[in-house]
Amino acid sequence: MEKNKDAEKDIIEAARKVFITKGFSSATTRDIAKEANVNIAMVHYYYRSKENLFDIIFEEAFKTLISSILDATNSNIALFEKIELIIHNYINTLISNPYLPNFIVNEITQNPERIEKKFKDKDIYNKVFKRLSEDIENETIKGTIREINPISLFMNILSMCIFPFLAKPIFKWVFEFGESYYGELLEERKKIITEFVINAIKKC
Amino acid sequence: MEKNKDAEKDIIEAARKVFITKGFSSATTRDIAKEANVNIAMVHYYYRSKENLFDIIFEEAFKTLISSILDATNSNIALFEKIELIIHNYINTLISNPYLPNFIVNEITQNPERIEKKFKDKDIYNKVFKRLSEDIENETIKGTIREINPISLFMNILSMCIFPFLAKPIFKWVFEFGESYYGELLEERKKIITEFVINAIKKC
DNA sequence: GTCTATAGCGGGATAGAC
DNA sequence: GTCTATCCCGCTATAGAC
Repeated sequence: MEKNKDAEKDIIEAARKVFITKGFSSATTRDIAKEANVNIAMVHYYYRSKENLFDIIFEEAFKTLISSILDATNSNIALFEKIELIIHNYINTLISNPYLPNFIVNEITQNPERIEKKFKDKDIYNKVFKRLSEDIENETIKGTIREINPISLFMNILSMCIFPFLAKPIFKWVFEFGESYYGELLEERKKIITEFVINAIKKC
Repeated sequence: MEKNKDAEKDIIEAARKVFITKGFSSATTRDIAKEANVNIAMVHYYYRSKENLFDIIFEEAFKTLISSILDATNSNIALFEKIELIIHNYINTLISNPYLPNFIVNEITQNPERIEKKFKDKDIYNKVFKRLSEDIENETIKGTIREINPISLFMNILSMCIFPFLAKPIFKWVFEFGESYYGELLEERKKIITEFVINAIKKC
């Protein structure tokens, strides 16, 4: 009876692709309809407005990016292994979703209220961070690692994992890297960052 | 005779502000004209098109961001001091221009060709990096630092400097930091990153 | 549910008077 | 140089036929 049995689903998938690669303001409902092989009116029929559709995609993307850290920090292992796990999990998530960091960072910078409106449950992130924080303090007291502010360490680790994805076109250009070589480099960074961090904090 | 003696200059300044905070696609010539206290037609009279005006701002911004690294890497000092100098210079530049990283990263991601078209003199960046690269290799041979791929080290340093600016709204939200406290934190990071990097690479 | 047609707006750009 | 008026396009959104 219908050409397209699950237009609703196709639209979401198209929206994910278009919004995440182009961002809210550059993406158009026409793009999304075309990508989904659907009439423009259908987009509004199922999702009412561009804004509403965007919110669904944004929330989903944000959770993807956050939850891969949460799992790792929560696990019951020693600090160094935990650091290794965080880095591995996070880079794996980024390799599978390379456009997410740009998308999230841009949209939040353009519209910081979105974060506060949609994610009232910030406490979760805060509590999980406290878990990591305690691990760090315990090791400091034991004397196995140097004194370091947990927030600084956390920022350093995230920075080294995410930034090479954000700045990928720039690095590729400056160093004349091909796409596949850059992929290998990102893969190798799991090990490199882990070693770098452990050397930075380990007492010797 | 004229209300506004140097509209041309006012327009550039307005364009800088509007483009850098909103990005190309969200910024409008109407925004820029308003910000410059000038009629919309004047924007086209002096700069022909939105695209053309944007290119001027983009090139200027890119050079600002790059040149602060070049100066430091080129100087004739020992590796550890050079690393310290790079980090200090770079974070100072970012504190003075906090919107630049988002602007550059976004626009290049949306339109990677822009980089290649406008900046044919990529060799400069490449050569200066080789300078740093040699310094690192020399110290490795001397045995004062651990073996590390210069590109990895370079990426790590840049990541830790820039990312906290890119992700400022997210970090402020998660950790409930106020604007002024976040400013202090960024200032402190000069020292923190320097120590972190030196500990990470120094043999002991 | 699906399509066509169209309303209604905001955008970039220019013609032409002064 | 400066301003008004206007063109024309592409966008979001909806009304209404099927």
